[in-house]
Amino acid sequence: MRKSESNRSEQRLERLKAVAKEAGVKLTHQRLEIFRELAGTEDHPDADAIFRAVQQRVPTVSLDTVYRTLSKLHDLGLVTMLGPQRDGVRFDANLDPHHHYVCVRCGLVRDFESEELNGLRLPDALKNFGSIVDAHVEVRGLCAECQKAAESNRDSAPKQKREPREDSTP
Amino acid sequence: MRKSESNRSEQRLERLKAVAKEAGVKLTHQRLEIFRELAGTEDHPDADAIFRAVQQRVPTVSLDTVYRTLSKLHDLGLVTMLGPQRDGVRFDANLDPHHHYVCVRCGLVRDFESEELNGLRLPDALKNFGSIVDAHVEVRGLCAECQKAAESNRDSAPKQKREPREDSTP
DNA sequence: CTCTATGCAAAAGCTTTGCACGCCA
DNA sequence: TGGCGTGCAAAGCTTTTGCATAGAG
Repeated sequence: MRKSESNRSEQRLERLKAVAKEAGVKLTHQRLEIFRELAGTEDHPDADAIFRAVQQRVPTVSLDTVYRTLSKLHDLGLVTMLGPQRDGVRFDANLDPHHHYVCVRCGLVRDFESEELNGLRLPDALKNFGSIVDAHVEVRGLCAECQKAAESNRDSAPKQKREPREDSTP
Repeated sequence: MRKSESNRSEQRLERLKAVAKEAGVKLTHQRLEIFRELAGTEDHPDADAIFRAVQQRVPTVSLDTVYRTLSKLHDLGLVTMLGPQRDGVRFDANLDPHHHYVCVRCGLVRDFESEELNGLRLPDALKNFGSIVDAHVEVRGLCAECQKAAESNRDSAPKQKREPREDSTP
């Protein structure tokens, strides 16, 4: 349960190479190191942490290359970003147990409830990490609106800011 | 399942008042409106969205008051922030199904796996929101290190930036 | 050799902070 | 009235972008 750790990194690197070739994306030294850093850690570093780590091996690397690379890797579907994180931090005044549906395209977040999910049993091993305050399910997908948008604009709006939805009075 | 919507807002407002009084926090017009906005919406707005909404009713409100209020509400345990969001966006190169343990204090994120959780059944109603790409569990708690820190410094470091953990070579 | 990716630097956002005034308790 | 909360403005960060150069394919 421990020895396959480095193998995973290898596999991920192989996959990176395959996907990059497929997409006609160049695999530079920097990109390799940035991805290697991410693929080899158990943490979930942010851009700056990756930057500092990679910098030790590639002193000339720049922070904006890290950003651009991570963005590219994300576009290629090789890395994910944690949380809804469309723009700024999002707030929730709902203190009752509930779960989230998040649109990966526009960042829409919707609550949903489920007795079944509220009561899910967590692995005992979690205790090793620390105490548990709360657990909820995060479902990701393409919201109905974005599905429609994706059908018509096959590519024109892959990333937009947010839909403020000032008025929701149809 | 629909008519209690506005009641919920009411309940939350009541709770706000109770907690605020308990904590000796003043309930200003601005704070009321900011909280009301958050308590009354199904979205999970960010600070700016709340600002724009509140601004329509309280034209003199300022964005920094919104930030300060949200921060205070969070300290009072009346609102939560979505995602790990300690500092910047965090990345993940693990594409296999997995789940996250997040420390609410230091922002540490750890993967864990669970066949049981991988296979959880989601409510059909989710389909109404849109397509489903992936679902995972987010467990929040206090990590072991932060528990220790909290024991000694009963209050000295309620919020720190992150633990870069430059070297993890024990 | 061509065209993408990089580095630098500056800009653009988001969030926080210092200070003097205003307002709730 | 006293002291917390607000508004304003400016600073601090994170993230993005323009441009000339360097390097992968």
